[in-house]
Amino acid sequence: MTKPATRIQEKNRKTILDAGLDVFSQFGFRGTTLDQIADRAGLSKPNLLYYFPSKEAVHTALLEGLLHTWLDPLHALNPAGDPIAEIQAYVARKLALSRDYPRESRLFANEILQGAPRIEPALTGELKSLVDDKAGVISGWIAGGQIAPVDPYHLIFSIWALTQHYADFDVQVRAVLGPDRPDAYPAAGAFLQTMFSRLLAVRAA
Amino acid sequence: MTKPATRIQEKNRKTILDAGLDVFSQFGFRGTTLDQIADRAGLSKPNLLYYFPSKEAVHTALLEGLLHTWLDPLHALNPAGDPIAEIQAYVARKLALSRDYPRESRLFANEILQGAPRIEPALTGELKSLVDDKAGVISGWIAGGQIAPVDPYHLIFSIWALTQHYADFDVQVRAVLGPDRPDAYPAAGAFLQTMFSRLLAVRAA
DNA sequence: GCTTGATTTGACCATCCGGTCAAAGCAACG
DNA sequence: CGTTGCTTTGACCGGATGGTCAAATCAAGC
Repeated sequence: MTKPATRIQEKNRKTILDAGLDVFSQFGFRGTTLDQIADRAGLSKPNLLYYFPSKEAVHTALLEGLLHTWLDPLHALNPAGDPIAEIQAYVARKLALSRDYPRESRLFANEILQGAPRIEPALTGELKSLVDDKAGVISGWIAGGQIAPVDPYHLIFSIWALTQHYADFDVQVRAVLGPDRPDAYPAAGAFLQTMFSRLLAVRAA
Repeated sequence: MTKPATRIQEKNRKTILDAGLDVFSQFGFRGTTLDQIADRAGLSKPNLLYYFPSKEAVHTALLEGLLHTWLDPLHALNPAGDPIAEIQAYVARKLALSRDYPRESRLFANEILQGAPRIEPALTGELKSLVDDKAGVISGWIAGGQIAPVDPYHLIFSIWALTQHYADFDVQVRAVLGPDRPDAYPAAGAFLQTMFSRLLAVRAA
């Protein structure tokens, strides 16, 4: 029961999603037109609508899975590991995500900026649970004297803010650094490592 | 030569700009319609266009001055002041800006996310100059041993990222913190103070 | 080459959108 | 009251937008 059609279907669905990611991440849902997506995908508009029933469906398909991709690195934070190494590894993974998937980051940013109309449930549900859980882990590390005391929630926020900034505000970072330093990520990685090692290091009392 | 009309004109222009800020900051330029702005301003669309020649004009009027408001706190960084206090004061001012003007922050974020089509010149010009200047100041402080060594550019980026996050990702912050902690700003302020004092403190060699 | 089912498209539609315009409303002043 | 000039609006326009549909194209098995 192998459908040879599946090949072309998968290919076209992927092409459409890729094109949609391009446009949605830049202009948001309402600022994006089907023609834009179709053009970038190299398809006619009716052909696009043959694979997805509506503009909304393309957007939804993109958002699905995005949250998981986004949360996986946090999920991987191991309570049994070395606290500082674990947090540093999380920072590094999250920064790599910004570097390798900037469009996904901007799509997410757009969704949040617009008030998260389509993923608000996931935020108060899945996201909150995971963060609550990991904040507990961090609190444990603090109580155990393994890292310096900090508000665990704002620690997590800070990691999100600092890493996603390089994807979401890429244009601004580029403009400030100028054309001589086209790739900000190595320096950003070093900076963040310094920042969190100083923040979390346990000092002699 | 006092025009009694000026009163009503100023009032209506302000009303329109306020409504435009509401909508543009949420949906971006292309995602915003004139009818939305007019509705929220309590005016008819032609009446709105009596005060501003186009949708573009409303948006431009909003962006104008925004960059200045945004950069003023950095401008105030005093090379002659106490380094750590100066940076902490900058962080505090920037966080207050996020708290008091979240819509402006989101308008800016939207503009950057879309590739800064309308303020790119200001980024590579005015913004870059100011940051270059202040990065020089910070480098001087580091060379003088007054603060611990850090990349001054990424230090500034980190301040932007961390403070603006609370305005731009407000929905997410709220969702994670839950309804019990409706105001994240006090804890955020404390966290940021801790973070930057640990980052910048000069330690015994 | 014919049939079948998947794929693609040109033409079309209703609605929305940014913007125009002429006319109406209205306040102030003589 | 009548005029003048600012303000407001209903009606309208051309183009874009999301989406539909019937017909055409195409690939594959027989």
